[in-house]
Formats: sequence, structure tokens, C-alpha cells
Amino acid sequence: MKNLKNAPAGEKTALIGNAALLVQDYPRVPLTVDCVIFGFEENKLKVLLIRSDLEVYKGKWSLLGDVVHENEDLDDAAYRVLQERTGMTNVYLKQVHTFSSPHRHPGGRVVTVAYASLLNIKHHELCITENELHWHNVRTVRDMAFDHREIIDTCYNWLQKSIQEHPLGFNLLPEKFSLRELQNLYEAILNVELDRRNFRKKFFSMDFLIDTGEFEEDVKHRPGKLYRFDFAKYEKSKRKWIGIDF
Amino acid sequence: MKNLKNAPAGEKTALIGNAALLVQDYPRVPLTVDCVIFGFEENKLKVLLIRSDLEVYKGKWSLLGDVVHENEDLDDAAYRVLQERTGMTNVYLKQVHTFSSPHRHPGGRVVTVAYASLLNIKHHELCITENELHWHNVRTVRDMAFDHREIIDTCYNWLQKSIQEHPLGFNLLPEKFSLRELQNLYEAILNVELDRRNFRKKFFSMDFLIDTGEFEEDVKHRPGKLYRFDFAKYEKSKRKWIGIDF
DNA sequence: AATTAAATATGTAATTTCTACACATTGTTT
DNA sequence: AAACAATGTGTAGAAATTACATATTTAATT
Repeated sequence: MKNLKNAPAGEKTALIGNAALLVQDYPRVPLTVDCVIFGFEENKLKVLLIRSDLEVYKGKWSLLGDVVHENEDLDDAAYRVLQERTGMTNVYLKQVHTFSSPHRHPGGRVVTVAYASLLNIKHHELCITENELHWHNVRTVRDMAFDHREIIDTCYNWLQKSIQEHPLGFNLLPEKFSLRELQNLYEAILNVELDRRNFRKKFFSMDFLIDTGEFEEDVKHRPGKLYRFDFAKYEKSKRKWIGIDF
Repeated sequence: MKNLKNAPAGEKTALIGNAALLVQDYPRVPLTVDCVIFGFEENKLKVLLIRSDLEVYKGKWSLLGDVVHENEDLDDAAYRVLQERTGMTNVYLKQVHTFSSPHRHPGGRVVTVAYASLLNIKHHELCITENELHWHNVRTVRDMAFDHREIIDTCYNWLQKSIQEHPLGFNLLPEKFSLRELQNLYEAILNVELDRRNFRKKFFSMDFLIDTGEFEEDVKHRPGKLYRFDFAKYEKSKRKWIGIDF
């Protein structure tokens, strides 16, 4: 945050009185946000993409992004993109990483801040009709514009790590869900198979699941119990976790 | 990464042929990097700070930072700052978070990307004489310029989490270290007291410590064995860790 | 109505990891 | 030689993880 040009080493340098003048001379770069919007449907982790509108990326898929406005906080910009594209507010949104490779954008230097957001596909109407807005399989989607495949990979890694430490996954499920749905979610995101019995044991022992007394409907087998996640209890209990392990 | 002004909804929009023209119209912001340089000495976690050279922050402490140059990658910028200030290269450096509050800089909007870096104070001569460059206690240092206290907090949280999952701590120690030094490091960073016997057991069971056959010198008690960390073995063994827990 | 199929629901034993603690060893200092 | 201080090691109980089997409930089938 500081740099004194032409300040001879060792010489006592005067303080800078006018900070605005200093900043005026700083190089400026175009700054954007890109949202990696994760959803969950048909037991697959999905990501929301749109067709690129750049000629050089014709036919390729692109994240939902936009330029950051003057004096706009990055979080605000990300929420704005989300609101504009999905109509949703109050969803989970998290800054993950900033990408700055000088040639990542064919139009010249553009730095972008990647946000991950998780939302329940069912709660969501793809109301915006411009371009083609689609859910894609996170692991298999190819033909991405820019460095967006790399951005998705980074955010997907972040997601895999985070859902093991925080109850983020519930943002991808309906408010009431069966244990099978929960397990499917974890298996899809972590890309592993888990033992059903141990999975249930683990979640019940954490004691954040509330039995709603209701059952699944419209399933062609024995309906499972529906649960809600007790966010209030979780918030109160947040424990500090010490466990060196690598 | 895309936004079409004045595109009537539903209307088929033409592809953009000239990406450079598009980017030309993007708003631009001053972009800096700030390095949170952690060190370890006298069993305390330290952070390297310099006096702010802004009049409004007279007497306050500031992180080591600089503007990002044209077409410069952020990682490169952070390494450059580190090199310029400490003369060190090949040290651990990691992007942690980007801070963008519109009024975080008194000179106007400046977005900064925070990097954390860990280095061994002994390997390091504070050769740069301009301003006052000092190591400060991470948890107690106050009177910080800008939002640098918040940036340090964020990076410190990142560090606490990371040293439990990755062998980063060894970058803060001499190449050969005693188990007591290692434990002191963990206790200082995590701000807890650990059981000596269980700590040793844990590290030995991970099996990444190489007994050098050498012993501490110049200690006024029974010298402890000196170990090295087996980075090569660690790299080969990186295990994928599945453990849902919150 | 009885049978089959499929998924839910639950229990238990063996293993591993974590935790709390006690004692012997080695080198320094008095 | 004795006292001291820190290193080095072991063990028993608790807790968490893992692997695996059987009963239950509902829908679909005969």
C-alpha cells in the first residue's frame, strides 16, 4: 500500500499529505466479478452457465459475471450479478479467489474476482431469457470461455473442502430433505461413495437435524423421513476445531 | 464477464467481434497487493510492518504493499514486494483475500489483494533501511493504517487453519529444529497449550520428520534432537482427506 | 391377499485415533 | 554428588471411525 518513487535510500522521507494525489497516479485495471453458481439436481452437482457473447468464444460457455462499478464493494457486485441473473437474494455467496493472468481475457488485461454461490435449483426460475442460461454438470462441462474452467475448478475444490467443515450443502437442498438426498449431495460433491449407515450415524451424532415428522411423497418406494437443518443451534455451537493433520 | 447494455430482453443479440473495444469501456480501479509476512521469534508469531508514509496515518503501522503494475500477475506482484522488502525469493506465498471496501483508502477507491507469506526470521536480514521496518506481535499490534488490522486478522485466521492441514509451519523454523521448537510454533499460532507427549506422538505417527542425528547446541538444559521435515515424502503422500465435521 | 422388491432404519464388534497422565533419562548447574 | 530442568517414552481409558448384517416399511407384482 505504499511506495515512494525517487526516495533515496536512508534519506528521511516526508509524509504524504494528499493521499488522493497519490492514488491518482496508481495504474488502474478493469475489474470484474464472476459467480460460480452451484446447484443440485438429479443427484448431480450443477453449475449455471451462459453462452459467451464474444466472437472469439463463439459457442463456448461462460460464467455469470459483470464489471465492478465505481465505488462498489466486490461482495455487492457479486450479489448484484446473482440478483440480476437468478432473481435470488439472501443466498450463500463467498469470495474464493482473484484471477489476474495478464492474458486471461482476449480484450486485454482484466482482473476478475471469483465468487461461489450455492442455491437450490427448485427455488429458482431461470427467468432471464437473454442468451442461453443452463445448468451444466460441474465435472464434465468443457468448452469454456476465458479461464473459466480453471475458475470452476478452483471453486469446486473450495466447495469440496467447505462442505466438510460447514453446513453449506443445505443451501443446495430443499428446506425439508431426506437423509438419502443429503447423502446423495455429499457423494456428488465429494465424488465418493459413502456408507449409508455411517453417514446417518455421523449426521445424527452432530445433532443438528430436526425430524419434521413428515415423509417423502411421490417416491416409488418406502418414503424416508424429512428433516430440517437446525441453523440456529449450529450457530450457537460453533466449536473451535484443533486437529493437526496432513 | 459479460454484460450487454441496451440489449432488449428476448432479442437475439449479435456476438461481440472486438473484445478490446469492449474492455476499453470497463471501469478501472487502482489495484494493489499487501503482504502479511509472518515470522517466528522468541516463541511469538510476528508480522512484518512498516510505518505508514501517509500524513493521515502518521505514526501508524502498515503492511508491505505496492501497486500492481500493468499486465503484472498478482502473484508476481506479491513476490516482487517480498523480494524488494526482504530480499527473499522462494518463500511460501499465498493469496488469501481481496479487500474492496470503497473507503478503505483515504485517497479514494483502492482494491487490494492480500497475500500471506511465511518466512524464517533468522534467514532474513532487514536490509531495507527506508522507514521503520519491524516485526510485531501479531495478536497485540494496534494502531494500524487503512484496514490493515482486518487484513491481518483474515490472514491470521487463514494461517491458523492452514497449519493444521498443511506443513506450512516449517517455513517459519530453521531447517533443523527440535520438537520443542515445533510445538512452540504451533502453540503460538493456535494460541493454545498442547500436551507435549501427544504432540510428539502425532508428528511421529505422520512420519515426515527425519532425525538428523544432531542435537541442539547452546541450550542450558539437556539438548533435544534436531529434525528436518521430509517435504519430498510429504509431496508424494498427499492424501485426499474425507472427514465431514462441523 | 399374498409375495416380491427396494429402499429405509438401526445395531454391533473390531479397529483406530485421541486424551490424559507418570516415570525414567540426560545434561547443566550448584 | 545432589538438585534441577527439560527431553524422551509408555500405557490405559475414552471416543471416533470403519466394516458389516438384519429387520422394517412401503410400493409393485402376482
